[in-house]
Amino acid sequence: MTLDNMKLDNITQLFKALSDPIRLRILNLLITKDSFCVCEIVDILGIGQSTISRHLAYLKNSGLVESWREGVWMHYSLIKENMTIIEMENLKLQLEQCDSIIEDNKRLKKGNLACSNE
Amino acid sequence: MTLDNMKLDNITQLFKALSDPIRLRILNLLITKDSFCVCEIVDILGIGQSTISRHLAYLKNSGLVESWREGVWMHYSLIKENMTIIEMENLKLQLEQCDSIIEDNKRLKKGNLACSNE
DNA sequence: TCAATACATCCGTTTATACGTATTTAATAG
DNA sequence: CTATTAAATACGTATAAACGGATGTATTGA
Repeated sequence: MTLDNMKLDNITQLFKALSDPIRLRILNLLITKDSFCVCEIVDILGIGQSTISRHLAYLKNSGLVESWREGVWMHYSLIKENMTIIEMENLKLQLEQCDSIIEDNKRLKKGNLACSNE
Repeated sequence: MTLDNMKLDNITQLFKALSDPIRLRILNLLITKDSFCVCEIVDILGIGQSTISRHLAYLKNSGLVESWREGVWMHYSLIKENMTIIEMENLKLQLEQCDSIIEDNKRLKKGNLACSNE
């Protein structure tokens, strides 16, 4: 990565961050509600904790989300200012048509999560 | 890739297609002018023909561009309807600030290409 | 101080993408 | 038909990302 292309590499990185189905499912959650802790995302997506944690780290390194600690829980939320390249409303609509995301949204509404932070 | 997630995989694939600096430079050209043939892109970007050809095939498989033959030349152009998730105007603005893309646009304006189709 | 919960990270492995060089295929001009 | 130019693809290789399971670190509450 040459210094000249810092900027181009940043844009590239934004798209890389969005080019994974699990990260898109996480994004869908963060579009719907202001913030989530890791264990909530683990429960809703039904995917292993280390996997979710790694994807969240990836999103954070790419500048798409920020996080803060609240007791034992790490909360994650979107940084919308860094996503001006994306038509969020259209993305949301497209995501909502995907089977796995429909399921996620159902589990989100029900809210009977196994983790203590709900 | 399960059938259920066809749609999510398509969205993922769109972003994958955008997550490479060379493909973004190609995209920048196709935003600026209606269509390009392969040899023009090769000349403007100064990158090997096989590399460009492979990236164009990738963009095509991802549904971002279409192509047609005109004599010896293959022309490529954007399929804008498939990019409604992207804020094209903002993407354009961001791309135009990148050093390598500034250079591309200079060579595009000059227009003194080596290939016979200019 | 010790146990429990939440989260991050390491390890080994697998898969996807990238590249350059060389070759193959397609169309045209002579 | 043959040579030439344009473009696609095959091959070998290098790097980046993905995963699950195990381990390490932080915070809280008993």
